[in-house]
This record gives sequence, structure tokens and C-alpha cells, in this order.
Amino acid sequence: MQPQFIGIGELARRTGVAVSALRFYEDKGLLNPLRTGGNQRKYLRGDIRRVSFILIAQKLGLGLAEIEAHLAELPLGRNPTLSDWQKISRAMRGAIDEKINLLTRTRNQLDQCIGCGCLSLAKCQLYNKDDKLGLKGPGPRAVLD
Amino acid sequence: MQPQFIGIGELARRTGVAVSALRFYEDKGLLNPLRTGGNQRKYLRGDIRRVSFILIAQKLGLGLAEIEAHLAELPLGRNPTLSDWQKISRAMRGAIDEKINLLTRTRNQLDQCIGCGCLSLAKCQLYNKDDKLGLKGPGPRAVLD
DNA sequence: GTGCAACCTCAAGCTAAGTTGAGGTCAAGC
DNA sequence: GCTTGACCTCAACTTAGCTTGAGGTTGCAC
Repeated sequence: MQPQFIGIGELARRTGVAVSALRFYEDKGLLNPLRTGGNQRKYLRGDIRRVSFILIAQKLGLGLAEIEAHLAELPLGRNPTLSDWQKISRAMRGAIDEKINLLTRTRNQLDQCIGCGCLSLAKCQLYNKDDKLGLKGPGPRAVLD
Repeated sequence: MQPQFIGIGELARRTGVAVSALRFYEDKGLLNPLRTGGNQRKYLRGDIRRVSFILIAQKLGLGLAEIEAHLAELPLGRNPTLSDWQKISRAMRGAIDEKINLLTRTRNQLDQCIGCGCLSLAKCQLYNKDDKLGLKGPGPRAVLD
């Protein structure tokens, strides 16, 4: 049972991610395909799952750098097992929970603001430190840091 | 009781937003200060609230263009009243609710994935169309469109 | 009347996450 | 052995949301 490699085109088709994006991910250290004698990328079938993880994590608002940090925890020598993936997925569940909590808190505060109509920097809870929404995700610099 | 104008520096101090950012918002049509004879910007005190709104809406993941659309609903002639602001805030509450719902759905799906360890494009619900997380907010192009 | 901070404009730069294009190579079928 | 499509690299462009810098003006205090 050989490794079963796939080319970049097939990985793109299987994941729905553009070829250019796959190369970009490699640049960023998220993927590490082997090369053939003719310098063409050869991916392991497990890389499909890796790309899947990238997509999910992005949907949760993680930047590629953070995602890379998560992926770096996968074993280097052997293929990641089911339980490796589960560990990492559970970490993400924590991230979602946190995000939901922050949004819920913000909603409550907004409700208060709607009540008093304030939207005032002096009084409004929405501006107080403790609620820095972790919504930044990918994208430009911080706003309320 | 005159209008009580403030300069860009004071608006920056009062809102915590950089002077350069305030000028940038003006470029984008989010602010419309008057000018003195010497061409310096003069803001109405109500603009503090306007900037506050921008900050909150950004935290909720809205892009400047969307925010501008909301702000455009404020009355042009008169100063916005408390109820103007309430109307607009309530719209935002809807946006938060939606975001929380999407995250909650995603969490449930992730739970299933953790259960089966799949993370597989073929089987995983996380890839199905209906869950496109509206998390994009400000930032680069879409991922799973 | 001069000095200084705060203001002005306009152009260029930055980051994230990619895409697009030019110009060239590889591999497989006929 | 040649054509075709998939692949390669590298540089430049894109959008959002700003910041930084150069070079010049305003306005207030002394």
C-alpha cells in the first residue's frame, strides 16, 4: 500500500481551493508537498484533510498564521491519526465558544444601549475594555485595542 | 446655544480614533465635517456619536461601506435624535443575532465532526452550502463562496 | 512678529489572503 | 517527436482599512 500521491490540480478539485491558493498556503508553511523529479508538487491524500481544516478554521475567523500554529501540532513523522484531528478540533470548539460568548455579551450591552439610546463613549459599556470582541480575525489592524 | 464645534484633534481624543483614520472615514463618506475659513475641519458634537457607531459596527464585523449605508439613513437636515439612533441600533442587534445563530450552527456541526473525526469534504456538514458563515466582515475575499 | 503646535493635502506604504499574467517546463497521447 | 494540458516560478495587482511621510498652512501665545 503505497502513499498514493495526488497532484496540485486534483487537490484543488477535491477541496474546491484554487491552485494558486494552494501554492500560497505552501508559501505560508501550511502545506509541505513533496516534489517529483520534474519539480512538480505531490501531495499526500491526508493533505485533503489538512486543507479542509484550513477552510473550517478560516470560517471561524482564524488567520492563516494562527492556523499554521494549530497545524504545527500535528505529528511530523507519521500521518496524523483520527485522535490528532480530534484534539485540534476540540481546541477550535473552544474558540467558537469564546466567540459566541463575546457576541452574547455584546448583544446584552447593545440592548442596554438601545434602552438608553446612549451610544456615548463616556457611558456606553460597549466601549469598556473587557468586551474587546475577538472578531478581528483575518483582516486589517485592530480598532479598539 | 450655538452648535459647539470641535476640531479633528479633539474628536480623535474623544473617540480614541486616530486623526488619520478620521480623515480616512471622511474620504469614505462616513463623516462630513464643515470647514473653517482656513480649511480646517470642524465637527459637530454629534459626530462623536457617529464615530462611536462606526466603532461598534466594526466590532460586529461590518465593513465601512455597510456602515456608511446605515449612517446614510440618519436624517440629513436635522441632528439625529435618540430614536434615530435606536432604530439603527436595533438593526444591528439583528445582525448580531444572525451571527450568533450561524456560529451556534457551526458549533453543532463541528461537534458532529469531532464525534466522527471526519473533517472530510465528502461527508462533513461543515462544507455544505447552507452554513456559509457570515463572518467575513472586513477583510479579504470570500473563502467558501 | 515670531515661534510652535495643530492642522492641511497628497502620495506611498502596510497587512491579509489571494489572483493574474508572463514566460518557461513536464508528461502523456498519438 | 510533437502537441497539449497541467505544472513551474516570480512579479505585480487587488481590497479593506488604515498609517506614515513630505512639504506646506493656520492660528494662538508671547
